Amino acid sequence: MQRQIVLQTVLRMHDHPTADIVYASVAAEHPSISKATVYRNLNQLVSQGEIRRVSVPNGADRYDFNLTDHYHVRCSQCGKVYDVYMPRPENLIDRVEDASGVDVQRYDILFEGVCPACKKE
Amino acid sequence: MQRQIVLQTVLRMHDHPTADIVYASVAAEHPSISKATVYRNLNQLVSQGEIRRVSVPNGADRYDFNLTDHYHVRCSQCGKVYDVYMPRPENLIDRVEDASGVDVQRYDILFEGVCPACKKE
DNA sequence: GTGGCTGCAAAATGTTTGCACGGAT
DNA sequence: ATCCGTGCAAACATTTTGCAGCCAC
Repeated sequence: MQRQIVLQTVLRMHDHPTADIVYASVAAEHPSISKATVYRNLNQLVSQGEIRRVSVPNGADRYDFNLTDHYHVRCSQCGKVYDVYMPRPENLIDRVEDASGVDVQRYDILFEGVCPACKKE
Repeated sequence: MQRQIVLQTVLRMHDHPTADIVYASVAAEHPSISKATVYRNLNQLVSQGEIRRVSVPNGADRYDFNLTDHYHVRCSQCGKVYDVYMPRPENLIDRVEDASGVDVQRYDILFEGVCPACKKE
């Protein structure tokens, strides 16, 4: 089953790869796999909660093996996505529910800035 | 200049329209305008800070006439995007900078849940 | 005539889908 | 025989781009 191959590949890649990058990595060892299969399996793995999807504006979705509670920052220069480990802002969901009347199920924050590597240049 | 037409249209639409919807509205009065022009002008207006772009996962970008500080919630049932007026979480940027080493320039939060209208059903 | 804005069509990007096949039950 | 997962190519959705024409200076 290709799903396990895709899953193991994502679990090994710790740099928020896009579907395309996952595909390239999978294809390196299993050249006959098709990109559609990678997409289909990534979608399934996300639905089953085995991996996480990270959407970034103006770019392909990224996939994250790391299911623990964390946020993401994208470097506006190099495009890399880094993890941010930080406690959840307090009462955030409650405040949004009070302000909007919406029953909030989830939320995502994407930070954007210049990463240390790019600052040096 | 078509830019003014696009701008005025966005300023009148208070429901976070997509480029396509803006185009439809513009085209209703100016049938000869092309979709590329709408896209080009939306991009320019965003760069100049006259309107705001709201990216949503799995969907076309939306445009917001409202430049004041606020967040967005998308209803997971009907897809509508609502405004959330709420003070910024305190020290959020500082905490992210401390945790990640990235110089944070901006961030966006997209909440997702069930809106009052959809809750009734 | 130079530069900027436009329409149009084509390209580019990222992702999903229809379909036929092939293996396991 | 049936069902599910797959490869392939085509379709799809959104956005950008190349190019020729036009208008204003």
